[in-house]
Amino acid sequence: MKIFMSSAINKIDSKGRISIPAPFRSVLEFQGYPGVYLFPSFTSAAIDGGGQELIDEISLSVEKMQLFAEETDALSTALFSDTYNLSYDQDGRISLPEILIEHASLSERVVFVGQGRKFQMWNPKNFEKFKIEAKIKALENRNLIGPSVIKEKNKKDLD
Amino acid sequence: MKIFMSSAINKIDSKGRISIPAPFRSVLEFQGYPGVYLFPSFTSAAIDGGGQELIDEISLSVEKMQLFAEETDALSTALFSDTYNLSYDQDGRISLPEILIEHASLSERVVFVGQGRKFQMWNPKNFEKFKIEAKIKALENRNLIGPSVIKEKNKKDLD
DNA sequence: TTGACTCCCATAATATCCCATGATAATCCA
DNA sequence: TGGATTATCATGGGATATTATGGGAGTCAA
Repeated sequence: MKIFMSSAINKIDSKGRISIPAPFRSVLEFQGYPGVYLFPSFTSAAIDGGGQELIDEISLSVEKMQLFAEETDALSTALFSDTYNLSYDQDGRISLPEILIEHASLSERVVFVGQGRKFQMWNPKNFEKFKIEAKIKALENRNLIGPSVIKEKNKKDLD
Repeated sequence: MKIFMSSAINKIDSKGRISIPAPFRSVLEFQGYPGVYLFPSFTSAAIDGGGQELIDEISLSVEKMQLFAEETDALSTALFSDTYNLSYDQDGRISLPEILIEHASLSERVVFVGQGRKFQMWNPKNFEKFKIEAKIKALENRNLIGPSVIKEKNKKDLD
């Protein structure tokens, strides 16, 4: 099972192109084809991205909800209307739609952040804040969620 | 089940490469592939490392979570954004990402410390301090680890 | 024609491959 | 048993491949 991990900062060039980090491309290609799905994050000023598996998972969860037709339409619109399927060129570059750039307030430098099933693209400045918050939250909740790697301090806490 | 044990000190060479101790490599390869997963320790100035089994455990805990929730993004960022999947060359060497080197304040010499399911990489100077602390803690908590070990022994004695 | 986009190539930095060496540990054999 | 041979390992360094990125040339549509 290949997943998205690590971070990398790449640049948007004068033509509006940006390289998808090579490790991410290898995950995408492992999922079936040399392209990527991008859409605005629901909760952050970031772009969510993934491959075929992510889209399949989203579609499946919509189906499973067994909504009325109007509700399904509404949800699918919300999920898919701003979703872009971009195939990258032989150098691994895509050009981002303006609406996604705006949503994430991107300028020249973009940080790609691996998040397992998906990845995100952030303005580095905004991401720094989010990351600090994320680590604090993860530690606070380490007893409720998450694997044992972040639970090392449990024993100490009992003292 | 093979586990990481013992310690070894290796050097980062002029190209930034470092050998993973051979005994550790044999554990990693036993888990499926010639590579390693590294991430900053949540609690110490050290790098945590492990193989496929460790990352599978982490992935599993996140997979169960809702896809589009702030909490999920935060946790998966905390877990995956600084996690690196490094495959080592035929001589068993990797090159460490700068962010991990900084987190653990590594310079030329690095000590690899086996910790069962995972291992850690430390600046030897910092590890010495930590080790002294750890021994005190271990003595204080020996009643916590005692019973199950003794139980195991009893079982054997009954055979 | 003008811009937007694609394909292709150039380049510099970096990472990886491959082989060499020296040290240590393991093995073998008289 | 003791000494010689072999294996294994960490490490050094030259050669090669990969990667991110810049830019030229061609394509298409308005």
